[in-house]
Amino acid sequence: MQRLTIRDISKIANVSMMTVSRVINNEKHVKKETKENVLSIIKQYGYEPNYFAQNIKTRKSNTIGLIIGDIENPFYSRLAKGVINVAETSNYNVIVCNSNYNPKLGEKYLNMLIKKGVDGILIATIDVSNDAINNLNKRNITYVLVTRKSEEENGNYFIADDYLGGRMASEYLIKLGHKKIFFLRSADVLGANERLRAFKDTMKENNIFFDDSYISKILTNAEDAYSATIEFIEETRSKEFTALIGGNDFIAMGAMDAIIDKGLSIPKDLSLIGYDNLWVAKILKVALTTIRQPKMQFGQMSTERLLEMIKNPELKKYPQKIILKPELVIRNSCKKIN
Amino acid sequence: MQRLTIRDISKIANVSMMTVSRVINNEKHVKKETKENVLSIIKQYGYEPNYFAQNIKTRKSNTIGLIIGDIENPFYSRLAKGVINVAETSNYNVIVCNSNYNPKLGEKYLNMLIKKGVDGILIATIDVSNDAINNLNKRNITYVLVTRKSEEENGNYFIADDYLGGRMASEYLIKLGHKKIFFLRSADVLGANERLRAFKDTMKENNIFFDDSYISKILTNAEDAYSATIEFIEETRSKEFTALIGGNDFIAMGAMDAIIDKGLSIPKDLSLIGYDNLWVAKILKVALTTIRQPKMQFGQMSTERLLEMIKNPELKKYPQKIILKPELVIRNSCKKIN
DNA sequence: TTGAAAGCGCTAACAG
DNA sequence: CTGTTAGCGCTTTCAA
Repeated sequence: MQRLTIRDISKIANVSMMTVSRVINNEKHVKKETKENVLSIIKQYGYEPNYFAQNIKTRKSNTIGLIIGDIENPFYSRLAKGVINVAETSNYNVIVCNSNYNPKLGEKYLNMLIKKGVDGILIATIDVSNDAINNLNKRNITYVLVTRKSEEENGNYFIADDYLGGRMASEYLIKLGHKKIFFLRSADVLGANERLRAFKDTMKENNIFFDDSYISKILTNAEDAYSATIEFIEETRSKEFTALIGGNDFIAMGAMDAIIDKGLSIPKDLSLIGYDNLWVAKILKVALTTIRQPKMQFGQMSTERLLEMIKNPELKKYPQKIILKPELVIRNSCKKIN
Repeated sequence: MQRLTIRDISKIANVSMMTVSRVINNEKHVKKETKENVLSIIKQYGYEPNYFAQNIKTRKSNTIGLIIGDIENPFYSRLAKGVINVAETSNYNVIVCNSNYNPKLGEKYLNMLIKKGVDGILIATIDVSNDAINNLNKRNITYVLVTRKSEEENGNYFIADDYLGGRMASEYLIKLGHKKIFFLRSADVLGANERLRAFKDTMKENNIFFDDSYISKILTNAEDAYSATIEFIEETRSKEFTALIGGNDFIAMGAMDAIIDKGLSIPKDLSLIGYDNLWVAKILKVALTTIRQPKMQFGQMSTERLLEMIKNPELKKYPQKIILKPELVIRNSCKKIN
């Protein structure tokens, strides 16, 4: 019960292997009847060309790899959707790798992808070291970074302007009259630090006093943020502060739950702003004002670029370093004071 | 600047190709020093074996395909996470395909996966016809269905008992004293009809009157459900009914927003129950009572089964048809009446 | 422990 | 339009 080969089909059809090959690859220069006959035999016998033998020379897999932190995080799942959809229109498939925020796993996946001979790799997590990325350059492997930068001169990346986003959030609150603003720090991607830096700069520029006590410790997830906010309220600091900035929407979600559970109300007692604009932001207990990140675009643009580079390796000489703009999305979680 | 081949390495190392091959594949019967020498040369020259040439005989890709409806839907992203994680522990990669609820795309993906020679396929959407699945059997392609059934005698599938889940939801409301219950019908997977059937049966068994006017038209998504519920309220039917069943959590989310936007309150004016227990259910404006589906388990168990079948094709003779149990998750969206 | 030879299934290149 | 020949890069087989 051996699998059929092109040789078997050629014998059955009484033509050469080449003719069958031409039919398979839909090349011209095959007489119509010959083609039809071969096709019918292929169908009848359920012959399927050996993908590996086909590609032994070209090394083309028509597959790309995507490394993300967690497919269940709406940020990544939206980005992944953009990747998968664009890839599909070019008849590419996507191997999705979940680092689970674990650098060891991130690099294991990177190596798996390289071994599998994918045509290109999209890296959307920091769980792949800069060394590993340098190595990609040395080995001339096509890749694009999304949501993170590289120090490599000739690396391509797509990031958002997190500093600007951080300013937008801070300025918005200040414009609403807030002066005592607490920053719930996220352990996010690189962007996290930029958002914090923007907060500090904006406060300074507006001559509003702040110090380290205005900034939380690093919060990993919504649960973390929940407990931190509970503490914040129990220490009666909520009477002192009028607004909270969440380093990302998950942090803000945790904070929101804590605030409400403690019997306070948003935005009456406390204003709250997030970052990312996950789709859930608008269905929370209080529709969350937040900073939009172009998640779908991240996926689409980086994939388009990757596919271009695969098609034309010359493009590697002209790396694109794209910085997308964030956007303030005003909902109901912040109020004007005084 | 041609890529290095095993032949190049063998020349550099002054050994035969076979020795290099043995080293690559970590076989024994290679002298320690020889092995180390070859390994160092491989590293130095950055040689990577041609994946396609390696597998031309075995046809083993160590890759599986997963076809889902929409990676952005938390139901599927949790399932996908289970798949990806289990696959990883067996050093398998996962090609994730998004049918976007489009049967044409679903079948296109199926064909792409077959062409790529993946070792197995997981189908978690109805956007792949039964014919296409029959064909999989004929061609002896390893696959497992998740979240959907097949008519095939020897097909493997993992589904949940949606009829039971439907009963759980209905009985819970009835136990709380509700008699006028409106069913918001989802256009979901096959399960949708089972949930509705269970609703009808439960009503009948409890001698509670109902007719078709107790059942909405088919609702595709949260927006759909939102408008339907707005209409429902504007027709003042909300005064007549005391509870709503959402065919899934998205439907319930749309309904919840509509109810609140119309100035009514949950569960005071109207009780609401969902289905799926997406992670967002607990952070909605009112924490949603719902029926839990074992999403992660779906992904994990089906992948484990698929990998077993790949390892041991004999198992195809003993198809597993597994039905997982749903679970009632009580939160704050339903109240006792009378 | 190592190597030579003979393919794996397919396609490029060159006839005809 | 069709076929022959000679590999692609690697592994299996057998021999040393």
